[in-house]
Amino acid sequence: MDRQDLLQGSTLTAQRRQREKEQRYQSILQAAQHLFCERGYPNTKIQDIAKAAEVAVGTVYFYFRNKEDLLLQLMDAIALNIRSILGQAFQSGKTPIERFENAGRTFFQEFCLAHPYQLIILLRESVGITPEVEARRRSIFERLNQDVTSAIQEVMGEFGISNGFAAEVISVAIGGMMEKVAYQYLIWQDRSSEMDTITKEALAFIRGGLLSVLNNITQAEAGR
Amino acid sequence: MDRQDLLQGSTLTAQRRQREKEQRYQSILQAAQHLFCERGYPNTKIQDIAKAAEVAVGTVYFYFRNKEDLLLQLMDAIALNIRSILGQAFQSGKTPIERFENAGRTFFQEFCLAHPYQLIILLRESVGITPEVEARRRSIFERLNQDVTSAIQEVMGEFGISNGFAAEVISVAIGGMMEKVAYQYLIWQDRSSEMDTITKEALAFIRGGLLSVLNNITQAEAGR
Amino acid sequence: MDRQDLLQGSTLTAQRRQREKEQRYQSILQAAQHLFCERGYPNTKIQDIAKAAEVAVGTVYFYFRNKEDLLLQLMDAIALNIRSILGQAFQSGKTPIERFENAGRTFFQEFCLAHPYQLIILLRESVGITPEVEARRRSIFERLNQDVTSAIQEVMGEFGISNGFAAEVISVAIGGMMEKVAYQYLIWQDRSSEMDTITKEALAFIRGGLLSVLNNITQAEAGR
Amino acid sequence: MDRQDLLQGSTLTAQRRQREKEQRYQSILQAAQHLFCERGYPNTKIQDIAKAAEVAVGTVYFYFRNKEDLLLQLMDAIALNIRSILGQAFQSGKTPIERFENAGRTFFQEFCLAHPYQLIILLRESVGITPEVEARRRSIFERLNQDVTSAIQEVMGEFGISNGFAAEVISVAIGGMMEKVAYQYLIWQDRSSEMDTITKEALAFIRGGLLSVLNNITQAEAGR
DNA sequence: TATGAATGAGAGTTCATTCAT
DNA sequence: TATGAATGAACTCTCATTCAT
Repeated sequence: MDRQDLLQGSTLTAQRRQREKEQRYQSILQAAQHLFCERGYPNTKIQDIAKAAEVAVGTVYFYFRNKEDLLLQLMDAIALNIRSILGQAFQSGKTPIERFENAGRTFFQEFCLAHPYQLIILLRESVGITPEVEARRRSIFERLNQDVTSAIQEVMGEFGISNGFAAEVISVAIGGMMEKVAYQYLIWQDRSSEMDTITKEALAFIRGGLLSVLNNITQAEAGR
Repeated sequence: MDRQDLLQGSTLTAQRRQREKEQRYQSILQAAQHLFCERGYPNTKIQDIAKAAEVAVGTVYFYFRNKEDLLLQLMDAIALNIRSILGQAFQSGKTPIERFENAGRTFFQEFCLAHPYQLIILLRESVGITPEVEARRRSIFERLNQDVTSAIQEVMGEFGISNGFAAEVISVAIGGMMEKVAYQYLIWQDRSSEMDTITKEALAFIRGGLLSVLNNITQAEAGR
Repeated sequence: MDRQDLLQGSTLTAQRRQREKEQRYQSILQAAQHLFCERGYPNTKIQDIAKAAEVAVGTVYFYFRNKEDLLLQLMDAIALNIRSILGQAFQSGKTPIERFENAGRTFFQEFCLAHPYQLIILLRESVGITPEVEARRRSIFERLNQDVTSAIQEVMGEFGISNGFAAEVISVAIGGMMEKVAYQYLIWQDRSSEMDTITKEALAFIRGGLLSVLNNITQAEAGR
Repeated sequence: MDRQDLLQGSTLTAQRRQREKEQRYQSILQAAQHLFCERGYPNTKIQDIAKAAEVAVGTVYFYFRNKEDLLLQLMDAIALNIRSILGQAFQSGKTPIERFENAGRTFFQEFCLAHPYQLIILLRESVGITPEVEARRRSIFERLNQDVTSAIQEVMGEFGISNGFAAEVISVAIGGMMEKVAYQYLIWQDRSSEMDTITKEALAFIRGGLLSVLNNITQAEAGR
C-alpha cells in the first residue's frame, strides 16, 4: 500500500463518512417531520425521534442544537423546497397571467399533494410554538409573498399599471386562500382525489378577482 | 321577617352568589385569554392565570376541567361572539352582494380590530395544540363556512345560478383570505391604522372574483 | 297553646332534630364504609362521601374531625359490633370448648358473611394508613385477643393447667387463622356459599391443635 | 491493541456498565423498601427515595415506570426471596412432618427475623394500595399457598389419606397463623428476642392441629 | 346546623438537555 | 462521532380542609 493508496483510501473513507453524516442528518429530520405531523410538535419527544431515526438521543443533539432548532431546520428545508417548486412554475407559461396560474396549480399539485407533511409543518405544527419559530414562519411567508407580489406586479405591468400596495395586499389575500383551501381539503378533510376540481374553482376565483381589480384600476385611471 | 321576606332574601342572596360565580368564571377566562396571547398557550402556567385572575390555582380547576378545557371554552366564547357579529352584518344591506361586503368589512372592523386577542386565539394559539382543540377549531370554522357558503349561494341566486360545490370552495377561499390578511396586518405587522385601505383592497378583490365567477358560469350556461 | 304544649313541642322538635342528626351521622358513616371498600380509602374523596351521603362537604366536617377520624370512628363501630357478636357467642354452649367453637362459627357466619364491608375495613382498608390508624387497629385486635386468650385459659382450666403465655400465642395464631381464612375465601375469592365446609375444616383444625397442646402439657406435667 | 483486545475491552466496559446499572437499580429498590417501611408507602415521596438512593428523581423513573411499579417490583423480589428460603427448608428433614416443621421454623428465623422490612412490605405496606398491588399480593400468597398445600398433602400421604380441599383450607389457616404471629410479635410488638419460644408454641399448636385432623380423618375412614 | 365555593401546599411525572465513556 | 444513562427544573392537577353566609 503506497502513499497514494493511503491518501485515496482516507479520501474515500472521508467521503463515505460525509455521506453517512448527511444520511443521518436527513433521517433524523425526516423522523422529526413524520412525528411532528402525526403526534404534534409538543407531544413529540426527542427520545421518540431518536428511536424512529435509529440513533441515540445524544446523536440528535450532535446534529441539532435543540428541539426548536430541529423544527427551524425542518422549516428551512421546506421553505427551500416550496420556493424551488414555485420558482420553476413562475418561469413556465407565456403570459404573466398564465405563469401566475401555473404557479397556483403547481402549489396544489406539486407541493401540497406531493408533500402533505411539509404542508402540515408549515401551516399547523410551526404555529404558535415560540417567538423564534413564529418569526421564521413569518420570514418564510414574507419571502413567498414577495415572489407573488412581484408576479402580480408583472401582471399589472401588462395592463400598464403599477400599484405596489394593492399588489402586496392581493398577494397576501391569494396566499391566504391557497393556504386555507389546502388546509381545509387536505388537512381537515381528505379530498385529495378532488383536488383537481377544487384547484380549478379556486384559481378561477383568483383570476377573476385579479383581472377585475386590474380592470377597475385601469378604468379609474382612464376616467381621470 | 315573614316567610315572603325569607324567601326573597334567600333568592336575592342566591342571585348575588350566582352573579359572583359568573364574574369569577369570566375573570379567569379573560386572564387566560390575555396570557395565552401574550406568552403563548404552552408557556402560560395555570399558576399565572390564577394570579392574574386573583384566585387560587384550585379555583381555576373548580371552574375548568383542565388547561385544555380553559382553551376550549375560550374558543367557544369567541366563536359565539364572531358569529353574533357577522350574523348581524349579514342582515344589513339591500342586495345580497351588499350584505356580503358588509360582513367582510364588519369582520375586519368589528371583530379583528375590536378584539385582537380573540383573533390571536383563533388563528394562532389554538393551532396544533391537541386533536381535541384542533377538532373544535375545525368545527368553529366549519360553521362560519356554512354561513358564508349560504351567503354566496344567495348571491348566486340573484344571477339565477346554483353551484353548491363552487360556493363552498369560494367560501373557504374567502375565509382563508380574510384570515391571512388579518394575520399579516394585525398579528405579524401592526398596520391597524391602515386597515381601512387594506379592507377596501381585499373586498374589491373578493367582489371581483365573485362577480367574475358568476359571469363566467352564466356565460357558460348561456353558451350551451 | 299553653306552656306545656310549647315545651312538649320544643321537646319533640329537639328529639326530631336529635334523631335527624344521628341519621346524618350514620348515613355519612355508611357512605364512607361503602366507598372505602369499593374504591379503597386513599382513592375515596371527602367530596364523594358527601355526595353519596347526600350532604355538603362541610357537613362531613361537622360530624367528623377529618378523613382519618371518619375511618377511626368507622373502626370503632365495627369493633363494637364484632365484640358484641362474639361476646354473645362466648356465653352460649355448655363446656368451655363448646363455647369456643361457637364463637368461631359465629365469627364466620354472623360477622364475616353478614358484614363483609366491616371485614374489609378491618383487614384491608385500615392497614398501613397512618400510625394512628394502625394503633387503633392494634388496640382493637389486642382486645379481641384478650377475650380469646381468656377463653383459652378457661379451656385450660378444665384440664387443670394454666399457661398464660401459651394461651396468648395460641390466641394470636387462632386469630390470624380466622382472619386469613376470611380474607382468602371472602375477600380474595368469593366462596361464601362454601363457608360452611370451610368453617368446619378450620374449626376442626383449631380444636385439634388446642386439645393436642393441652394433652401435651398435661402429659409433660404428669411426666415430671 | 489488537482486535481481541478491543473486543475484550469493550466487553469489559459493557459488563462494568451493566453491573453499575444493576447496582443503581438495587440501591433504589433498597431505599424504597426502607422508606416504605419507616414512613409508610403513601407518605414516601419519590423525592425522598431518590435522595436516599443518591440519585436524581428522573433516575428513579428511568428504572421504574412509576411509584406503584416500584412497589410491585419490590414485592416480586421479596416473593422470590421468601420462596427460595422456604423452598430449601421444605427439602431438609427426613419425614414430611419434619420438613413441614423445618419450614415453619425457617419462616420465623430466616425470613421474618432476618428481613423484617420484607415482612412489613408484604403484610402491611402493600395492603389496600391499588387493585393491581392487591392482585400481586394475592398471587404471591397464592403461590406460597400452593407450596404449603403440597407439603400438607405429602404429610397426608404418609397417613394414607388424600383430601385436597382440607389441605388447602388448612394451608390457608396455617399461613394466616404464621403471618399474624409475625405481625403481632415483630411488627406490633418487638419480641424478637422471644421468637424462639413463640415459634415453639405456634409450631406445637400447628403440629397438633395437623395430626389431630389427620387422625380424625383416618378414624373416620376406618370407622366406615 | 348546613352549605359549597375557595384555598394552596404538595406530589407524581415528564422530558429537554448534558456528558462521561 | 455516537451513545444512553443521568439529571432536575418545571408543571399540571389533586384534594383535604376552611369559612363566610
